[in-house]
Amino acid sequence: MSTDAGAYGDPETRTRILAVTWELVADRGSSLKLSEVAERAGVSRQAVYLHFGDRSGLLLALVHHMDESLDLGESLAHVQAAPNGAELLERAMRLNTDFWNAIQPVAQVLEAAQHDDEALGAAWRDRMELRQMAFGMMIQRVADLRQLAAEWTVEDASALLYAVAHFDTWRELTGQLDWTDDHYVEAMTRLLRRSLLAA
Amino acid sequence: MSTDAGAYGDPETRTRILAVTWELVADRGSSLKLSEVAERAGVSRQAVYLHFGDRSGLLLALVHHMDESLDLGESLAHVQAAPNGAELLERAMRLNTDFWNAIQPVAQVLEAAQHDDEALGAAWRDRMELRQMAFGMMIQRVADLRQLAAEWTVEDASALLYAVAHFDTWRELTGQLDWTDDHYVEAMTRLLRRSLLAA
DNA sequence: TCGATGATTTACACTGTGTAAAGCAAGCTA
DNA sequence: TAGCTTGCTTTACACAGTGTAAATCATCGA
Repeated sequence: MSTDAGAYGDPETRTRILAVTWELVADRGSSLKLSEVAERAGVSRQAVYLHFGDRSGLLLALVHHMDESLDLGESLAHVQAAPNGAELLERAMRLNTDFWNAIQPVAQVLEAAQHDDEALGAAWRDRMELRQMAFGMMIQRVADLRQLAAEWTVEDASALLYAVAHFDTWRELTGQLDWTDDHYVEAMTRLLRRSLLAA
Repeated sequence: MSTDAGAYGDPETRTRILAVTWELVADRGSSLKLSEVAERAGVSRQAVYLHFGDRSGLLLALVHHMDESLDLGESLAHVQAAPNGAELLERAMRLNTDFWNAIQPVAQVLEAAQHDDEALGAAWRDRMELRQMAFGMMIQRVADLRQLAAEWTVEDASALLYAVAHFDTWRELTGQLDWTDDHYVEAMTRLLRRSLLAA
């Protein structure tokens, strides 16, 4: 960590640096060099340091930047508005695959840096806790609809849903095994529906 | 990559370096320094380079070293010998949690390095393919027992089982949410049993 | 015209990786 | 016992990438 976000400099320059960083993270991964960022953004390397303090400050700002452009509220509401458990689970998995698709490169870098960089680790865990809460609310909704199978507590079902929808699982299926988004949604929904919902 | 494994030097020294590397990976993660490895092993930094070529050669050797000490054949046979699908899934999840427990620190480092380091990435993917095959054989066994639910193909069920049993999911549940191994085995087994097995 | 701001240029310190070369101790072999 | 090989040490250095510092410059508003 270092300078507080947004404190210094021309907002446009700042945004431009972040945009370039996003691009570079997307294809170079965590091995991006600050000199490269600066070059592609058309500023000096030192400008980057002035804006973001250090490497991890830059990545951190990128995470915040993405948060804003994502705006999950609406999508979550749509999931919660599902008329029944099965539909809710399907919408949840659809949102999940869209989410991971959107942030994939950053997720990769953050998962990797999580244990080496305290600030980045905290930022990542923070967002994951939001995810947990979101999935918790979904399961609560299923329970309210009286469709959660008797075998499950809300806590266990929430945690499991959260964990099973996590990045690795999604990446192995869609990235490594070449499943399409639809295939992912369909299979995951089937898995969860049979398990979590009352017959 | 660099020198071929096992080509150079005193095997005892080699083993000692690997043992120390394992320790360091376990508590420093991927931020281990070769100088630290050398110091703790009681050899010069250059000895490490002579034995393993470079950083990624050392990590690679560590992976091979662990393979030997793990010997999964017997455990896999025990899973396959389960009398029915439910028991098989439980044994699979038990083995899974034991496996991740055993290699957790290395898994962390390799998952992180996977996309930055070609050699390490290949080594990791190689092992993950073995996992895939193992889970594939398990599902095939369930199918042979006529206990795979009609909704599932062997391929889809295998892939999903593999993906759902992956590292992230396990780590989130046991590491972040503080589930015990037993809790993990129980909940995952319940999830999979209800989904994959015929009623 | 003054002064603040945003950024540039240049320079340098530091860390960690990787390479190169000379030397040294022990053991085998002729 | 001389000579060679092997395994390692010591020293030295090149290089990349991060991070810091200071002087300078251009622009813009008061």
